[in-house]
Amino acid sequence: MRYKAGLETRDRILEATRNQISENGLEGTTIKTICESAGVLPGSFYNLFDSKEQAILTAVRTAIDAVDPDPAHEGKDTLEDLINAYIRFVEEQGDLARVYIRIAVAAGQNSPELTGRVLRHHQGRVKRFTEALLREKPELDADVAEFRAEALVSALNGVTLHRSIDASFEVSQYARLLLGVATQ
Amino acid sequence: MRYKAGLETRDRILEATRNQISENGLEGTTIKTICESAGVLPGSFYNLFDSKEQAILTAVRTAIDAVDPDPAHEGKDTLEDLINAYIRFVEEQGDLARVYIRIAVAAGQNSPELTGRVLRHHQGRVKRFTEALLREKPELDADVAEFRAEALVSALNGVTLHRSIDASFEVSQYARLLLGVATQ
DNA sequence: ATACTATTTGAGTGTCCACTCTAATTTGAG
DNA sequence: CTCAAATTAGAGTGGACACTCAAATAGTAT
Repeated sequence: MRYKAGLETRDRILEATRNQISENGLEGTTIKTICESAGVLPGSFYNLFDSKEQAILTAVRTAIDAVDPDPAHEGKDTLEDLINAYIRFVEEQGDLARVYIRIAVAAGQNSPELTGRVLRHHQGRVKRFTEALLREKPELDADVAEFRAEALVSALNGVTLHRSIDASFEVSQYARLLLGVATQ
Repeated sequence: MRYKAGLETRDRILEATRNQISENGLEGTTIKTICESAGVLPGSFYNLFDSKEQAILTAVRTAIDAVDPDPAHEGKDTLEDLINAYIRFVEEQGDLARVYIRIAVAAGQNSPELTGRVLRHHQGRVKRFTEALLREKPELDADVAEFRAEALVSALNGVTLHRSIDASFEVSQYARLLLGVATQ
């Protein structure tokens, strides 16, 4: 893959893959529908990707990374900033949030590769929440802070999970209430 | 279906279906694997069930109902009772809890029937949590109590979700911390 | 312009899926 | 014991799936 055309096609396929997953779920996403959505034939798909799984893994990396707020602020953001970034992500990119939850659940048993990726990302988020919490409440034990951050991140995932079932669920109010889990 | 043999086969198929879902997920569950696990051939399966979906729906009802504590206590349990019942369920029936989360996520887009069932069950749980909370804190506005109960139930699902990815996750500590969401 | 690759085409392959059908066997009511 | 109905056996069907391949086309360095 060295020509511009190939790179563009690759991007279109990845975008189509993300759309398909968020519209039809992992199991409803087939090479055929991806290719149709990308305006490409299977031969092109397999010229650019080794397998369906590889394409999905690549496409999903975007979704997972998008859960994070701007990494430029790392080390400076408050808990409130992090929560707000999370809310904004879930509300503005509802479909990607759904992909994230779906992948997380499916990963649990299907793919060690995906499980690892999801868990590593989860730990990164917990770390960031922990540090923000410690900045706000320096008197906390590091262990306690991490424990609370972990509870908060998991609880937020629960809210997102519910929103992926019931689109009318108002994430922001619940997320802000959950903030109290960490700050007491 | 009027003979004893048929009823026994039916039970074996439902148990096999539950096992398959919790081991391989919804998408990894096929008629073939269900039948092998139940020691039955496809002909028998389709003599007792109209479709794969019907069998799954029936099998899953058990998983969903098992999330609830003893209905006999309804109207008397405290929030703590409800949380404890939840923890016990997740820890003792980890595979069924996983089925519940998997179904909830998959339901979001695949099956309106399943979505409806999951949401109805969710509302029932929220109601029960709300009433327990109001019994403990009668001064709360009914709306506020329901709001907090909803946040708590969603947060608990998030903890269960995480446990379905990482089996070493200690549900009980986190669940108890989350109790504070409702009681402040 | 040439020549060499990257890319795209699109028909084709084998496999696995949910589900069906007919015939054989088992059950239990009368 | 009889016999109709319930159950089981197990090969079979059509369709959808991920993936392949040889040939045609398009891109670019020289």
